[in-house]
Amino acid sequence: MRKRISFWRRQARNVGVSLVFVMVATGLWYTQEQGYRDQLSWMGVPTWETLTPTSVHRVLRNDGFLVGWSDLRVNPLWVSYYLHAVEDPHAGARPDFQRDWRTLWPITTDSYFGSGYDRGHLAPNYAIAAVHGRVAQSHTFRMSNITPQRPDLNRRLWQRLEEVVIDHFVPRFGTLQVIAGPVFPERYLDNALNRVGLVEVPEAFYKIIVVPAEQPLALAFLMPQNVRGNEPLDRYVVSIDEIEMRTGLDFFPNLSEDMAGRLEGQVRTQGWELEKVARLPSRF
DNA sequence: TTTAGTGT
Repeated sequence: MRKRISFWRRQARNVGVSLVFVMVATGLWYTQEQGYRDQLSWMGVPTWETLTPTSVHRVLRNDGFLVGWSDLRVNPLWVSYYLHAVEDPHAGARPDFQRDWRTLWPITTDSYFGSGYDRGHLAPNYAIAAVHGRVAQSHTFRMSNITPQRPDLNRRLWQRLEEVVIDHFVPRFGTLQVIAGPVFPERYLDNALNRVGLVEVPEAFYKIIVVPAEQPLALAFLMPQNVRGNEPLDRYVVSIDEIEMRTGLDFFPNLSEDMAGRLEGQVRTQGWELEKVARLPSRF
């Protein structure tokens, strides 16, 4: 009898030791993961305003950028990255698109074949490559960073915006935080079957650009799928609040109430010299 | 220098 009691005590102690070990390991992992996330986002990673199936997501970490992945939409709901000025910006050759096994869903590199949609980058190839290097560049070609875009948007209007960000805004401000992602129709069921393979087709895309300073500046764009491509960029400027309403996401959650009101509630284009870049011609 | 599909 005595032996049995000591046996169970020993077991209990072993379980206790294991639990402590797991908790410490989890704590260390969590701390490290938070550190990575803080390096790739300003004022906290985007989160959901309310816990709904369409806004819930999990965070995938890449070299140079984070992805908020939705298993319901089978889409990145947001990507977050910093860009800073570099001496001699250049990018290597375009790598091949790659499957990302972390998505679980089988999205292959030819899932978009014959769909009429482009494999549109959210975290852009050129800017990420120029600022964060070759490995980060290859990660932008993971299918978890890709979403269906109409060719005239992807290759023209959206490309012009990406070009203005890296060629004009980054040199002017030094460092930028960028968040970009898709926008879907208000009612999930209206669009649930509108998919390229398994990937739901967005109706529009947003890009939020922040100068992370003591007195931060913010500029946000919302661009629909159906554009010609030569429209002036400033036609699509919106407030961050509007993007939050359309996406159900909460951007910069660590921002003070006061600062959030000023940064997100209104459109302020002063300081960006948009008029100089809004009508630059399309490269493609 | 910056976007891609195509059809294999």
